Amino acid sequence: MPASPSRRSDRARTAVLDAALALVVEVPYARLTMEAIAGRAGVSKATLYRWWTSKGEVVVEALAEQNRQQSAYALPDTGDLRTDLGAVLRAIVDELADPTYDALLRALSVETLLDPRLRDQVLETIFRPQLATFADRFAVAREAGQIGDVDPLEAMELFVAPVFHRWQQGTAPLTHAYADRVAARAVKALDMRSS
Amino acid sequence: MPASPSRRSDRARTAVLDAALALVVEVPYARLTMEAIAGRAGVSKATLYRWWTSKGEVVVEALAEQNRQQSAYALPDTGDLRTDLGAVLRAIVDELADPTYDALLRALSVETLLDPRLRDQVLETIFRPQLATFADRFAVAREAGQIGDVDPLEAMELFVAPVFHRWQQGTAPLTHAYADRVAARAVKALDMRSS
Amino acid sequence: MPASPSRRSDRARTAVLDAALALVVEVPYARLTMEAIAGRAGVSKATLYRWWTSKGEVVVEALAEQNRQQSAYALPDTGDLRTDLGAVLRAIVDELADPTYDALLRALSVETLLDPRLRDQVLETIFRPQLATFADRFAVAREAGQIGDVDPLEAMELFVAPVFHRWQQGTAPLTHAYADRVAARAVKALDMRSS
Amino acid sequence: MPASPSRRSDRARTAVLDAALALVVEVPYARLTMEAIAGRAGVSKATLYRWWTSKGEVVVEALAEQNRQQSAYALPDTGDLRTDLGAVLRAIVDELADPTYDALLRALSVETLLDPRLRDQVLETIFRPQLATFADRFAVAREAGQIGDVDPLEAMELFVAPVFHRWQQGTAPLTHAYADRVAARAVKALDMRSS
DNA sequence: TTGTAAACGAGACGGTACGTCTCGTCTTAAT
DNA sequence: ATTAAGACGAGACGTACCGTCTCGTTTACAA
Repeated sequence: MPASPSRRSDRARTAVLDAALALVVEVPYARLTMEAIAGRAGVSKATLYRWWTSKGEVVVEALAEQNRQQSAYALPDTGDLRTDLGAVLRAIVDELADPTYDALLRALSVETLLDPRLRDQVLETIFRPQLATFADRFAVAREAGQIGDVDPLEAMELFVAPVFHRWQQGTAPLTHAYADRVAARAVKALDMRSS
Repeated sequence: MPASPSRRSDRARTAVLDAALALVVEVPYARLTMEAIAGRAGVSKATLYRWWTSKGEVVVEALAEQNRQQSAYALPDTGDLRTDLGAVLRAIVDELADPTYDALLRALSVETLLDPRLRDQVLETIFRPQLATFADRFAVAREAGQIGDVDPLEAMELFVAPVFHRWQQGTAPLTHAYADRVAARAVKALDMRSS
Repeated sequence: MPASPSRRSDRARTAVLDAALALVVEVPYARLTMEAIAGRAGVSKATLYRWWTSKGEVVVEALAEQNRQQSAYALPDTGDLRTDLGAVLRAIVDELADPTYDALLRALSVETLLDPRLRDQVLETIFRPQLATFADRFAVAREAGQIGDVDPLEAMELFVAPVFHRWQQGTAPLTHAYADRVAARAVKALDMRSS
Repeated sequence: MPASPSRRSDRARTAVLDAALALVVEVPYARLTMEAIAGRAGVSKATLYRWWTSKGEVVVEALAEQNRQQSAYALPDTGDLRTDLGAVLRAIVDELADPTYDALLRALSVETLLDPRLRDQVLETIFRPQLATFADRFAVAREAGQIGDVDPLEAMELFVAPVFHRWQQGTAPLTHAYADRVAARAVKALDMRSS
């Protein structure tokens, strides 16, 4: 028996991730420091650096953890894809309007933009599970003859990209009406009758 | 009218903006510093801070300047919107594959995500001119009966957002074929026959 | 023209040296830190490290500076070498009994023991001036026929070494009587009638 | 009876003392760490701190141990004190020229300067045995009428202090000739004919 | 022979200080 | 009068050790 190889403290891990989530919301992301995370978590810097090499890593892991604890949600299914995805996009719009979620997502996006390693990690731990729920709903719609045969990733992008793009660029207000229009157009784009 | 209200040195300004562009490409953006910009530009830090308060400001102004110097380009017009926008998206895909452009755009996106002031500035100086060229092409397509009556901003987002989203998230390879599929679906979504 | 290559702040230099002297007395030398010196001096660590590379360097410079400001003192000259050097050794014994001087000299000795560079510096700035005053007094005694022809350095060592040795080793109490005995023996050792 | 309160591992003790001696020679004393001693000895830090509270303690004990194993040596006795002590001082000069002994003695001196507890320990375990051998030789010389009645400690200091002082201060080279001159002068200082 | 209790190695932990870096301001010397 | 050069106070960076504290695992005495 190799016996317990690691004595990593769960208390420290949890404290760090909690502190990171709290600080990302409180402090402009550019001013968030490892020092502050360690301080807030009541953890030594050595411990912090032993397990994470940058604030980005901490934040990504914290968000992944948070994501994992929210039980995987299924997309609504009223029978009409356009209605259902309109609802999903409205929910996303609402989330983006929440300053907390806004701050978290901006932090995540910055790290994702600058570090390919974190990009991959976010893909695996956060994006892929969400894609799976979209894929399920698309499969149903496909069998109902509402859409053609389409790559679920591309389909998902068709729906969500415009909303996130507008959020990120701030080109125009993000409203429920906009969410509905995006959903309507995307469904039309995926219609059977087409190339 | 020169109107030059200040005695600001154009030499210094140009040197700073050039240095910033060069460094954004050479150095991981997180490690780009005001110190390095000043050094590379042969400008004192005092001068640098007199006119810009952060590396983000410098970078945004540098990119805006560069953008301004590229004469406003019109979108191609072969008569078929899908073909034309497919070509545009392919061109964007090619640019995104260029490490230089990639680095510049990641830097711009980071600042845009974190600083609303810079977000607005990018909107005015970079985004809006590009939107105008799209709007022109959409107007022609509208008169040709190829698309319905649609907000040009929303239409543009429908085309470009999926491409930029995939670039930013790295969800899957960015190919010409993908650009074509996005263009095809977006055109279909804008088809006359619709809500 | 020296062209003054440095814009070194005298305020910072003085503050650091003062802080160092104060702390050497307050804090056990092993626990004296650059951090504390910087803090006490109201100086940034960067400034501290720009000009000194270790606490030893700071302390040695501080003591050299202090030494320089005390005007070079001449040894007493009553005509009798034994009496005069007895008085000097008594004065040294008194100084060594002063906790402040004791702490300073222990710090100096530690650095001197461990760093040849600092050893040389102490030699030049602190030891050599003191040797000169001894040498002058020895020259007078030589001409008065009280001692033979002797290397002033060796003569000085003969007087002071036993006292400092006993101070450092703590072998027995340091008293005025002991100082007198050492002076008496040393004078006898230097007597004319000799090898 | 609880009796045997400790099952202290002799292997660990020996390994630590050996490691300490090795490291004192290899590493500048200021950079010698408990961590390194534990590592070199193949001993856990807990074990190290269980039995010693500082590197100084380890080093002093290691040197005391080493000293104990060298059988107590008597001073030479040719009948002439000056010759004999000249030989002893020459031997000391030779030892001080040995980098290993130099490093060990500097370490010892530093601890002795800074920690009164260790100072006393060194006095008991290292200094006092050496003093005893000097005292024996002085007693013989006293009976032979070569010197007067003198405190052996003061006599010993008279001989060795100048040599150690010169070693510590680096004021001038330590040579056999210097050793002889010191011995000659000290013997003269202890001569019967005097106060 | 088997408990059992202390010592052991390994190494994570909360800390302190290290020595370096960047920031944004301020001073200086030389135009 | 403006500028480069760069020193400055502030404080975060990531590392090294500190001394303490679990952890299992020997080890050796006592039952």
